[in-house]
Amino acid sequence: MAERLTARSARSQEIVEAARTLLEESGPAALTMRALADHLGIKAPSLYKHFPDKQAVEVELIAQMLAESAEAMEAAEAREPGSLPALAEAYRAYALAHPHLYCLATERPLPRASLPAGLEDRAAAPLMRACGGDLDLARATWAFAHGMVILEIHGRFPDDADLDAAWKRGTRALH
Amino acid sequence: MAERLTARSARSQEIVEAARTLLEESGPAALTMRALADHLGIKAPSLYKHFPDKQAVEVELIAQMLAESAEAMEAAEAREPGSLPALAEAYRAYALAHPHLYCLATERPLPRASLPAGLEDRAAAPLMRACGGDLDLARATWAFAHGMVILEIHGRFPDDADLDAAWKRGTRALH
DNA sequence: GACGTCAAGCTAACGCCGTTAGCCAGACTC
DNA sequence: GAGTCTGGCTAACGGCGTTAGCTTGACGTC
Repeated sequence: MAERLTARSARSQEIVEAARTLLEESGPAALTMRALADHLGIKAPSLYKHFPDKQAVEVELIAQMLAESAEAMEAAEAREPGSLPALAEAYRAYALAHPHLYCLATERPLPRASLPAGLEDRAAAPLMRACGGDLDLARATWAFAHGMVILEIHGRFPDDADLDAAWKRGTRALH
Repeated sequence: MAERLTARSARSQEIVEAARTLLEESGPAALTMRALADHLGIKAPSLYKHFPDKQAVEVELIAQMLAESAEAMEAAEAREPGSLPALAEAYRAYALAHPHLYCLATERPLPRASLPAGLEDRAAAPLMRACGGDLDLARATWAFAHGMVILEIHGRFPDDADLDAAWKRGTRALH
């Protein structure tokens, strides 16, 4: 409904790039409007010439994460069509490579209205296909994968837990 | 290591109670030291006579959540020994009844050093038993359950998704 | 070439936030 | 009674997101 139809300006893209660096390298607490402006050599209020608020910058990051993880899943699908373990491995690898971004995009309601149309569906499609269109299985599998990733990112498993084995056990059960 | 060995004072317990009300009724953004103090008829700095910082209050809430969900799981186990679906239902019901508390306790690293000894293990034990001691299966199942709950809390599933069916499908697969 | 417009920077400030320093009143102890 | 401890208080600091309002320079048009 409210999603942008035009690309952002070059400056806006620079801002999003800087925001991403800040987030990925230093975590969510470091992503402040002042730090972001600093990184760009401007003052915080100037950011509001490009984005209405901080959330709008975050939405861009969320969209990036969704698009990139969709790409990762599509690549895995192309490599091993129909393989759930391949998808699971791709999902896990992408999330663990970008933990702060993954959390940002995942630990709050999706700002669906501000996202490019079809992006959410695209991200979900490969898993959907691997589950042969079984919606319930696809959702259960997504929940498993998300749970594994997010619990690992937050260090909730015991230090000595064999997470490879847990992933295998889960994907095998959900084949 | 650093966990408390003595019970908190009566006043401290009142503070934690108020914090819980604030969190559960109004969400994490509403849980500020000033609002908490207001609720108790005192000023924010006075809270620091009872807790070293905000995190210490939150740790108490996390401990409550862990203890209560452990109780819920133990009750489910007593009702239907060895039943994974019964445990899953209890887990889901508790989490959805206290979504803000569940997120607070779950979406960050566990402050293990500040938690009562054995609490984490106690919360995990019923699932462990239902999985017949298969650690990998227990972890995969926990990830599935956590993923389902947290995705539901954050409204990540489509509005028309049949989550009961997805839970059934998942618990069946992971029996 | 002067003029108006507009994009994109700036400073100052507001009202939040967690937190600290330092003061004070009352209760409890010897 | 004197001293200590408990649990309040006010004032303040630095950081946050954000707003208002000013300025400067580039561009397009007469």
